Amino acid sequence: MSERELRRDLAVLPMSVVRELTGLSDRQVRYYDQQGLIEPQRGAGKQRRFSLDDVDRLLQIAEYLDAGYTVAEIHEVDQKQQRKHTKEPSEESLRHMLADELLNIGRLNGKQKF
DNA sequence: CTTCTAACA
DNA sequence: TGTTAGCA
Repeated sequence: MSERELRRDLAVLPMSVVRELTGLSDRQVRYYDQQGLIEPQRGAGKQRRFSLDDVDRLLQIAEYLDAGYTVAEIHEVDQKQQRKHTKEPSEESLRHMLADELLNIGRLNGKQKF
């Protein structure tokens, strides 16, 4: 009885599932991939294989986008996060904490887009 | 039939 | 972004 943990990092989801899970069009998902916001795994025939983490990430991206952020700005907050994230193993809730934290960064950065 | 890339009425 | 064309 081992490994009953859900591997959120395993990329096994096809575009069709991600499309329904995120509500995004495959066009958008591919575009975000092209912009380097996500790095899905590739399967036979170059077909993208997403993990649950990728889905979370996509939801995250969509949230920032309709909050008014540009792709470039999302990349910026990613970098600012990397530096704080360099240590400390991440927990489950850490992911959600990051969301609020990043939103605050944008607010303190003079972006009253909310 | 599903996904992929590239291109544009 | 949608959508369509032409391949895997």
